[in-house]
Amino acid sequence: MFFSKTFGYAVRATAFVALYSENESRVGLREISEALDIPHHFLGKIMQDLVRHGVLESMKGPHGGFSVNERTADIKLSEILQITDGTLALETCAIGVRKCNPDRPCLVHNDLAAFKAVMVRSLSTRTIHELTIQLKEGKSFLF
Amino acid sequence: MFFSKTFGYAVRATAFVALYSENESRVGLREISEALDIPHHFLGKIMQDLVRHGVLESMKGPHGGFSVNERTADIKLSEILQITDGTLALETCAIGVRKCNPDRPCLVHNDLAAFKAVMVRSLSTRTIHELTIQLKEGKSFLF
DNA sequence: AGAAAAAAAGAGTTGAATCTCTTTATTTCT
DNA sequence: AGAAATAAAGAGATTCAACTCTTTTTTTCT
Ligand code: FES
Ligand code: FES
Repeated sequence: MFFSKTFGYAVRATAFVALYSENESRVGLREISEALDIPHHFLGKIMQDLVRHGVLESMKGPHGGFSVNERTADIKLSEILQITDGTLALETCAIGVRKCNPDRPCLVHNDLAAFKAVMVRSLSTRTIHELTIQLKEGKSFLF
Repeated sequence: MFFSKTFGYAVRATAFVALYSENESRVGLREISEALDIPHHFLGKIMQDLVRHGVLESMKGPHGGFSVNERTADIKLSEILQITDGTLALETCAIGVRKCNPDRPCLVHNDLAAFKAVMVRSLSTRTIHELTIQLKEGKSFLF
């Protein structure tokens, strides 16, 4: 796939926290990892990273856990991808060793080009807020 | 990416042989690997696999190398994918741990669905013959 | 027959992503 | 103050694709 597993884990966990940490309550790592079926130590590292980058807040100790901050709702998928993967894996040609180059399309380039545009746009447009709405309306699912 | 590097190598090498092995002449492993910039020992394994599955023919010894057979021109990209990757990596959800399921779309499912259909169709439709035509017409490139 | 050329086969290395285990630091509650 | 809960940090294990190196087999040519 063009996303790492880490990215999927990060997006789902962030959306999960956004859904369940309203009114000051926090969501524990264990709770997230069990609900979303993600190895919890591994998720721990990812959460640290998200907190470090200001996507979420965390608190240690009893009743500790993860919660949203002012920015969370407006975080775009592309920001999370930047944190987890560094870059979108669609820059290199799907079947080549070189960079994808529209002036020198490979055998599957044209099948990919339109999709790539859709995906880039989607990632840089959709926010956590938008995702939670979809989830609440039952239009998409976290697990 | 959703294709392995091996798949890209296999498709490009097969197309290369189809282009340059006409009228009984064979193409050597070294020649292919140098032209397409593929590690030659690694390509050797891939070629063996293609020969074993009847995609190409090979001959050892001086003037040995790889050549097409009756089937080669009609081989579909999906057949090569089957040999190299076993299956298309679009079956599992792009951000989940589970299988992709249209009845339970994840947060990016809809962005992917249309593309997936295009790609599956393209893979199961396009043949080596078609690729060589595109290459000859300068409409696509191998490297 | 013997040498050389080439693919085939076998076995090992590497690096990155993913996952696991253990220890530490921080916070809360009694 | 001390115990318990919880995230953070460190360090290591596992896995797999990708790659490399060496040896064997087959074929051709002199
Ligand atoms: S994907 Fe191959 S050139 Fe663009
Ligand atoms: S890609 Fe996630 S459910 Fe289809």
